[in-house]
Parts: sequence; structure tokens; C-alpha cells
Amino acid sequence: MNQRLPVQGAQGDLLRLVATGRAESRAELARLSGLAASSVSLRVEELIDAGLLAEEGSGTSRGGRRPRRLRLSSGAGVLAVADLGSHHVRLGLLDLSGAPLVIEERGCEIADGPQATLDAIADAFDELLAEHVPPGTPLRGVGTGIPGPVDPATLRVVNPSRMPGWNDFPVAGHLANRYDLPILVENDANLMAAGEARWWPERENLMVVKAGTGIGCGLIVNGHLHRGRGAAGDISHVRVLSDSSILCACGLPDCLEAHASGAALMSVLRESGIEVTRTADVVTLVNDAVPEATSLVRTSGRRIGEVLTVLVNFFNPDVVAVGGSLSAAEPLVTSIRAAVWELCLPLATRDLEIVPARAGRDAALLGAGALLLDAALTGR
Amino acid sequence: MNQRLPVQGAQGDLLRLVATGRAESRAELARLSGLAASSVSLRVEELIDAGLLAEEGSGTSRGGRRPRRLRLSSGAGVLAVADLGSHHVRLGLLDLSGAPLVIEERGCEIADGPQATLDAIADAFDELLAEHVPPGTPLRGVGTGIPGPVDPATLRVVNPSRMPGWNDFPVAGHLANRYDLPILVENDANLMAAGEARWWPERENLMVVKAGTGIGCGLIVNGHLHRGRGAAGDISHVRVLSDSSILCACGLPDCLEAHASGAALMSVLRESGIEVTRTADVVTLVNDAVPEATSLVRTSGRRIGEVLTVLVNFFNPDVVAVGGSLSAAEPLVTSIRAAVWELCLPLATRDLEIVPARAGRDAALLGAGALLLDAALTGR
DNA sequence: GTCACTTCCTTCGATTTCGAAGATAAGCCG
DNA sequence: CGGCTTATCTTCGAAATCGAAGGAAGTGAC
Repeated sequence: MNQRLPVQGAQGDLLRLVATGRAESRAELARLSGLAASSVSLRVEELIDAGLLAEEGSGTSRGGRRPRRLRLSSGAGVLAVADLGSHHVRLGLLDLSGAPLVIEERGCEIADGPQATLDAIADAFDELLAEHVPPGTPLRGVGTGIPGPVDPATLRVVNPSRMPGWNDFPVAGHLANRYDLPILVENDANLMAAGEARWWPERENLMVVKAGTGIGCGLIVNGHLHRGRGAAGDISHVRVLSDSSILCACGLPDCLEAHASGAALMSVLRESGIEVTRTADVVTLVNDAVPEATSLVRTSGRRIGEVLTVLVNFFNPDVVAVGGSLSAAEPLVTSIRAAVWELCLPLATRDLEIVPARAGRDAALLGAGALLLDAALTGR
Repeated sequence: MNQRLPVQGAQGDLLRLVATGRAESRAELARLSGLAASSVSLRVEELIDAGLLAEEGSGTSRGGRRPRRLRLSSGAGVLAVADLGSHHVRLGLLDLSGAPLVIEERGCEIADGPQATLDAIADAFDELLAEHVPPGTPLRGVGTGIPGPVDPATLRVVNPSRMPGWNDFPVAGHLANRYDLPILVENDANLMAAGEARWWPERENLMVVKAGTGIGCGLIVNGHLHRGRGAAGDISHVRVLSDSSILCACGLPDCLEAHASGAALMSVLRESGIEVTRTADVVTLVNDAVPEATSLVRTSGRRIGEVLTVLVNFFNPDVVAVGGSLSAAEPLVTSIRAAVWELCLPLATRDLEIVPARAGRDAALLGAGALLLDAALTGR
């Protein structure tokens, strides 16, 4: 039941506009796509005949005839997406609009190596498909997030830390053996950024900070994920000022990650005798108003904010969205905001929004869906 | 003799490809534009009839029939471009391909205010047009670089330092009163980046550092100038580490610009009794192997490099090009390179080129030409 | 209820674009 | 020199797209 989307030419643009929720009538499609209204009608007709779009009642009038509302056909297909962490994987199925049909979390040791891990994910996909998708609904794409750098040219993992056996492994190639479909392999922070971007349709330039066990960042430029040469978005290895020096895993001292990541906070808390095992524990402590934890999170936010200052001046985004498990601790965003406001050029911060991420914990999965939809519609 | 380019639809893309030197035969146009070869032939025919393109002999064979070489018609039009500095303005005329017909430098006090300055520039354009352009060759666009921030939405100058009377002045509006043509108003570092980008046709993501009296930076993302909300590219107000503290004009201490700009180097040199009046004097001292000057430039490069480290990790460009008058001092690029190489992630620096800018001292004018051509071809 | 107006969508002839086929003009090779 | 290959460019019928006109289905004023 796997097959590529049978769209060609302008159909792809139209289907994308409906799938992403930007248009839900022929008139809106015409406005947004730039095509003539007559052409839109013809293409929509074809998409309905192909079983990809469906008409559903009518929308609200804007002062004239009511539009006939278009939506994705429920049988148009599903996407299988995963987000791989060190000790677990979140995975699920989405419809083409990116709406989740089912999402679940499973245990999974990334240290078991790529073959075992990827096969386990694919088996999980098969289970979910059998259980949650009506027979006949085709799978249209498969994607996964990786907690490490991915070379966009080869879709291989490069120089990952904490992923033994994965270096240079052709992740996409391995999956392509099992699925003759568009395959997406992408860094997890980038996926999160792509997911967050869906929530800011009117903004073009976003920085999405992932503050969790580590610190990552994804960049949306002109509405599209910026990959650079594959390493773009790293903010964790910037040197920060501090009293005590900490050596980072990268070999240099006093990286942001070594001082401000969830892992760093946990090790400080443990030294002062407070038991924590996961980043979420830190958040719990903060919400329980444990002073040591709150103070640490504030300092962490301040440091992240100081680093962001440089990047905000340089990149001048519309929005800085702060996500990741640590962002659930409210002082984090507050102190990031304070630092950026204080140290940035006024010109760079006027109209800048610094806010908690909107997309929630499944941001990466939704981002995978968004990118896969694009891949499926552009034919690769 | 001013008139907008009479191009429509696909003609614009084709003309741009020829003007920017990326294509010079119908076959190349077909490959690069994605249009069918037959459509290309038809549009080229029209462009020739309109007097915009001309056929000129034949190119070299690639194993088959030789292509009929296309070039811009010499009567296709000219662009008038200026780059405004504090005490002078460089201005000139370019053909549509961006090749200079005439470029000259004039004295001009930016402190005289926008009206006087812009009128003087326009008068200079008129002189140059009368003198260097055959009658009947139309002017197709007017553009100027500004040594301060420009709001891309309104094309006004915002919060400029050292430009009394310019704040919020509608530069484009004023010029539009005199020319009913595409008008370009852009920050000078951005123009420089756009000019440099022409020299890197095969690279998508560039950082172009302008190291002169001040320090600026322009950003090319996916081949296009990134403006952000209008302030993108600022790197001069990043805090750097140093023994002695210097207060920057922005109100905060130890900005990069306060320590590493040409102006900063000059003031240090003057304190040690060495007479310098312009950034070029510093370069001369370095080339004469005056140890104090060389050492200062090295330190400056080191500091710029340390700042770039953060940005290279984050933005992961293909190329960092270093221009501006100070870049003529060879140790500058060398020490920038050394710092970035030492402190960046290996993944971000693999295949990264850090090199002196290719476009030379007229980079900003050429950049203005490039952007104006786009503006003229897209109809605004 | 009627009339003016707006918006949505379709019809239909004109225009643009495509793509397959062929004409043109080379280089290569014996 | 004459075939073979390759690349460039044009011709021509088919398909896609456009835009003007009009029908359909609403809102709001009177």
C-alpha cells in the first residue's frame, strides 16, 4: 500500500496549500498560488477525481457567495515519522496535513546501532499502520529525526557524538530498501524548527532553540529550513563567560552546552545533593519553587540569551521560539528575553518576539510531516 | 530617456540569465530556466526584436553544433548607482550586466542632510549620463548605498549614527520624485554582499565581512540577500574579551567595533604617536612592516574571527569573504582564518572558504547593479 | 422583497508553453 | 570524404494556462 503521490505540475502546489491549511477554497488557492481561477478549478477537479481532495460543505461568506470548502481526502494517504532520542523514540502516523493519527513513545537504545534501531522503527511503523490505518490508505513517505548532524547531500549521519556505530551510516539508503517512497532524514532540532514554522505562517524568519538535555537550534529563513552545509543551527559550542571552567565534549572549555544545558544543570544539582535523573526533574524542581533549581535555570537562560544576542543582531529574525523540555520551566524564557532585550541593538529587537515554542512536544514529528509533504509533492 | 524595462513573464528570467553571465546561448537558457527549448527560442526572438538582446557570432562547440552567442544589446539601458560614505560618494553608471561604464568618486558631506546629498547625487548622474551614454540609451534604474540601517519595508533610513537629519527620511520617495524607475536604497554592507555574490555563482550561502573604518557584514542565503527585518548582518556590537575596556557608541562596553574597526586601530596608533588619518594609512603601515600596526591588525583579525566562529557554527556558510579597506592588510584575513579554524566545529569548517573578497572596491556599486537588475526585471 | 454589490466558481476562446520530431551545424574517425 | 555522434535551434500539433465574461449564491440597504 505504498505509493508516491500521483501529482504533477501545478497540482502539487495546490495540494500543498490545502494540506498546510493555508487555503480551503478555490478562490483562496487562486490568490495564493498565483494561478488563474479557471486553471485552479481544472486542477482541483483532477485532484478530486484522483481521490486526494474532497469537497465538504461551504465556508463562511466574505460578503458574497460562500466558498465551497476543500479538504484533504481522508484516503489521500499517511506519513510515518519518528524522532529518535538516545534511549527512546517517539513515532507515529500523520495524515498529509500533518495532523497526528497516532503517536507513541517506545524504548530504544540508539547505541544498538543503526540497523537494529532503524529496523525496530520500521517494524513499529508496520504495526501502527496495520492497527490505525484503514486498508487501502497508502503510505506516502517515511521520515526520522536524528539526535546528531545529518549531511543533507548524502543523508548520512556525520560525526555524531553519543551515537556509536552511526557515523557515515546511510540512514536514508537503509530505509529506502524497505520503502520505495520519499525518505526524510534530518537533525532533530531542524525538524523541531520545521514543526514550529507551521505555527507561524505569517512569519518568514525564525530561530527555534531546543533547550533540553543538550542545546540545539534550528533556523527558518524565508519560510524554509536552512541547512547550510548540513551543520547549520549549532549554538551549543559558543564560549561563555563564567567563574568556573568546564571542559566541553567538543574539546574546548566553557561551551554554552557545558554550562547551560539540561545535562549541565543536572550535574550541578547532583553535586549539591539533589537527586535528578532527567531534564524534566529539573523543571519539576523549578515549578516546586526550589531556589537552587530556579536560580540555575535563570543563569542558564541568561547565558543562552547572551549567545542569542549575537545571533539576533546578525540574523534579525521575526521570532525566537524556545522549546525543548527545559523550556517548560518558565524562568528560562523570561531570562532569555531579558538578556536579549538588554544587549541587542534596538533595531534588531523592535517587533522581535521571544516566546515559548507553540508546537509542543511533538514539534519534531510535525516538522517531519511538513518536510515530507514537501518532498512528496515536489517528486523528491 | 528613462523607462522601465519592457519585459513580461518568462522574458525577465531569460534576460536576467544573460545579463548575469550565467547563460549565453538558447540551449543554456533552456537548461537553466527550466523552460522548453522551443519556448526559449520564441522569447529570445521577442527580446531581440525589443532591442534588449543581440546575437553575436557563435560560441565554442561542446561536441556538436556551435551555439549562437547571445549578449545584452548595448542599447538595452544603463543603471545609475551610488555608494554614499561619510565624506564622499562613489557613483557611476553600469550596463544591465553590471559592467561599469564609468565610476568616479566625489566629495560630499553626508551631514549636509538627505535633500542636498541626494540632489547632488542625482545631478552627478545627469552629468555622467550626458557625457558617457549615447543619446537614446534609456536609464533603467537608480540605486544608492547608505552607511546605515535601511528599513526594507519603507526604504527609509532608521536610527543611523553619524547621519544627522537622515533619520526616517524617505530616501526612495525623494528619488522617485525625480525618476519614475525602479529605485533601490540599501545598506552599504548589504550592497557589498550582493556584489560579492556575483563572484560566487556556484555558492549559495555567503557571509561578506566589511572591515573598514567600521565593521559590517552582509548575508547571502540561497543566493539572495538576507535583510531580516532590516537590521540583519550586524556583527559590530558583539562583546569581545580584552584587557582594557572601551565604551562603544552604542552605549555598551567592548563591542567588536570599538576594538577591531579601522577607527579603533587608528586611535590606538595615534596614542602611540603614529600619525594616521584614514584606514588606508593603517594598511600602508602594515605593508611597510611597521610592527605596531601589524600586531594591531592581527589582534583585530583574531577578534573578528572569534566573533565569526559563533556565526559560522550557526549559519554554516559556504564562504566567508572579507572585504573593506582594512582587508588589504594581508594579516587580517590570515588571522581571521586561524581563529575560525581553531574554534569552530570541524563540521562547520569542512569545505568552508575564508578568503579576501573578490569583487574589489566597487563591490557595493556592482551589488547595487545586481539588485537593481532584479528589481527592474521583476517589475518592482 | 427588490436592487445593488460582492465573492465564488465555471465556461470558452485566445495565448503561452510544452514536447516530439526534424532541420542545422558542428566534431570525430577511419 | 562520408558516415556517426553530439549539440543547437526551429517547426508544429497537443496540452496547459490565461483572462474576460457570465452564471451562481450570497450580503446589505432601502
